[in-house]
Amino acid sequence: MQTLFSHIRKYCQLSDESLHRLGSVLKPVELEKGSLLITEGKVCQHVYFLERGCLRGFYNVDGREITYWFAFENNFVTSLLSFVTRLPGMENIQLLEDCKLWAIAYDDLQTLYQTHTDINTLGRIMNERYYVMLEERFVSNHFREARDRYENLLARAPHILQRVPLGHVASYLGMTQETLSRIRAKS
Amino acid sequence: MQTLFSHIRKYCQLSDESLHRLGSVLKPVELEKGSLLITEGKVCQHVYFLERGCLRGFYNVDGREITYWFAFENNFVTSLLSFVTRLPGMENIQLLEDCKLWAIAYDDLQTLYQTHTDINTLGRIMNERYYVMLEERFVSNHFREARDRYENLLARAPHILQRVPLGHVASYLGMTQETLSRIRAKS
DNA sequence: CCGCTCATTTGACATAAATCAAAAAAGAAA
DNA sequence: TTTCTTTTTTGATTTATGTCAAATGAGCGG
Repeated sequence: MQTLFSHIRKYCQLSDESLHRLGSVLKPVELEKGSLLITEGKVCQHVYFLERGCLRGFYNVDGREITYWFAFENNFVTSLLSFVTRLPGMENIQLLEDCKLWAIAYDDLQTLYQTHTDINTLGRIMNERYYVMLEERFVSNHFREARDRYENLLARAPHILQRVPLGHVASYLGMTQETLSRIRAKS
Repeated sequence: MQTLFSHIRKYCQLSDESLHRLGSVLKPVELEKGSLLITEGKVCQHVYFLERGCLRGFYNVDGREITYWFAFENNFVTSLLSFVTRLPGMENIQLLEDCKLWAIAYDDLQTLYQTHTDINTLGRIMNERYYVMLEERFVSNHFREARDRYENLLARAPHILQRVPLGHVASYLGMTQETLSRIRAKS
């Protein structure tokens, strides 16, 4: 839990009281590689903090899995769309390694938002950051050529290539596994 | 300004005091079709509320303009990435029609966030909504075939096709203008 | 070390969509 | 209306990437 607290501290200052309250509603979660943390068709009830491990978010579009997101240590994870709208989501989140997480339930978080201004601010800042990250991804996806998208990834997030099977990376980059393999061969 | 206030009311309840303070820092902006509201390379200093007109956000990627966003009446508009990070952005926002907007400056907004809890909450909720919209766009962009992306747009946001030149729509859908034209011909 | 499974690479071929170029249509201005 | 500009469509051709299929390689348990 200290990992989480020191991660939060990077973005904004919470009072001891707020940290304590936050700590009291967090539940530890340990799951093993391959299991699904969040599945489509359900209303997402938690935000998770990923302390150890990595995972991917994917959609089923057009009959195939589209990986569109990876998370590693020290990231908040949720199906934000479903969590925010309280509607069933289309998103799945799957563990790519054994993971250690902390969970906070929707209702608990809303209560904290109302009772602790600094936690409300934390929520806003985290949302801003997540928007920014998604937008960066969105833009780099518009590189015309597959090779450019790969090289952009290599420059911006090489750690993904070191920890994630290439099939998922290819999907993430919007190309087939074969295309990614050929691009890498010619580098 | 009443248009803005009643838009806000849809998402959360602000106190009269908060609305009044907000009103006192809003500046009216009127610009004509074609002008640039936000240009790349600068730190974005405002969030705008679009009361009348429409506009597009675009990046220069790979030597060409990529339109990745449209806004119409009753939307907040900014280069969120730059606004949030305080770094020069890559984004341009251009008016597609003559527009009437209201502007709020970064410093004013931060002050309001600190002094008025309900405005902080409004900020968080707006961020959540913007994340969700971007994610929906992101996912629909992953439809494999150009025709599927077009039909998804037709189903979800047909008003875009009625107000925006097809060249921009094609870019938005990740295809050339010629391809979009051919798809439409065969519908 | 062997055999199993899963991940990755390689090859041959098909095709959706890009490119280049020009015509047609639609709007705006005179 | 006529002219000028911008937007949209159509045609011919090229190309990057997808598809299908098979081979190779890596990791793991027995």
